Amino acid sequence: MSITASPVTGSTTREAIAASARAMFAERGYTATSVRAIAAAAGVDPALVIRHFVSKEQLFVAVMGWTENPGPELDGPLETLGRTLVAHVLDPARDAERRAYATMVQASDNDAVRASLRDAARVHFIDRLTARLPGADVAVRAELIAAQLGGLMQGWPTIAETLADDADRARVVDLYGASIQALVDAG
Amino acid sequence: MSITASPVTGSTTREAIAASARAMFAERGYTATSVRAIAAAAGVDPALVIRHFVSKEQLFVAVMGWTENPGPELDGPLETLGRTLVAHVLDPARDAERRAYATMVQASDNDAVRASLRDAARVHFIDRLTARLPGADVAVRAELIAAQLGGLMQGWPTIAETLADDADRARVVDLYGASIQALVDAG
DNA sequence: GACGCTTGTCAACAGCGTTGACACGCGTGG
DNA sequence: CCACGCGTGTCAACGCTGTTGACAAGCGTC
Repeated sequence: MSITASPVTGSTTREAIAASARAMFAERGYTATSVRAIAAAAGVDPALVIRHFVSKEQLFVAVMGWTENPGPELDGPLETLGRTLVAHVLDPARDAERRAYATMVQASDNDAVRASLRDAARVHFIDRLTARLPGADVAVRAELIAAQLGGLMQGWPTIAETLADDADRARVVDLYGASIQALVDAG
Repeated sequence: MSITASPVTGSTTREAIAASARAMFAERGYTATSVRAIAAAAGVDPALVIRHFVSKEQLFVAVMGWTENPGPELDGPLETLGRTLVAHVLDPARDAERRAYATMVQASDNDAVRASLRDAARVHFIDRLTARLPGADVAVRAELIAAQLGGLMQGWPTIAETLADDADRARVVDLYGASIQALVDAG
């Protein structure tokens, strides 16, 4: 009997490397995480990391890239879409995803990372939202909504500092949600 | 006779270093710009760069940090503030500043850079906007508006790609301006 | 004239991402 | 059965990075 039914492709060590990489990138960011540190955490030679994934940057996009499930929040009723999206993004359970996004934006210093980030945003969010929006200029409006949500994810740690309690968080959902809703309804 | 009447503090070489650094950081980003390259462009020893500014990261914040003038756009009439802010941010003449902001956000991988960015945003924008907003929750609303503008600056290069002409750009100013205006009026 | 301070030079450090040459184990074709 | 090739892993080294310490030169001050 085989201990691990290996997935489509992938040795155990490859997954070990991916796991340490994911953890360290998320915690310390791209530049502060060294290939050697990832290798050490996975109990592996640094060269092996490069052999499996081709470069540090490709390892990063492979490991941080948009794992997200279909994202049902895009399918809610149009009249409350703004609010729904903001609530989704600020959901405390989604802390890790927000941090991953911020990490990717920061690493978008790097061309390959930036391209991957943009593609993922398009495929998983902007294109689908474009299809749902009513009225005119749907592509532009979808892009603008994405920019607003990006700004919120990026700025959230700072914003959260100025909030006193959960009521304030709810207030943010109302305010920002209404603002985005203006773009949903603008067609 | 002295060729250069030196400002408050600063040798000529220090300014030469700052100038090359500013240019190279703006063009290639933080990580892709090496201290040695800055030194070479300024015709100077790499060690001298570190001697003048204490580290690469301090050189970066010294040189990229918010040079902006008072910013009269914050003093316009409240009823059209959203539109004014967006038009200001998207002004083609402000291309360099937008890129500088994006570069700083990307470099905010680095703790010192992130702190400097946040402080600058507070002092130059958020605090002043807070003072101008009417109604309730002014601090939070100012922070949210800052997040929206940040998202716009960050996403603009991508958004611009999907625009056909200047009329589309004007449409963006209308749409995004109205969305921000919703936050201005939400008090 | 000796002191100290700034300004600049040079070689070296440890760490980085990445590469090339080499060793092992294992399934397959001659 | 054995040789081959291939995936996996190891090791030392490359050129680059930011930063440091020891040292020299110029210059105003006591």
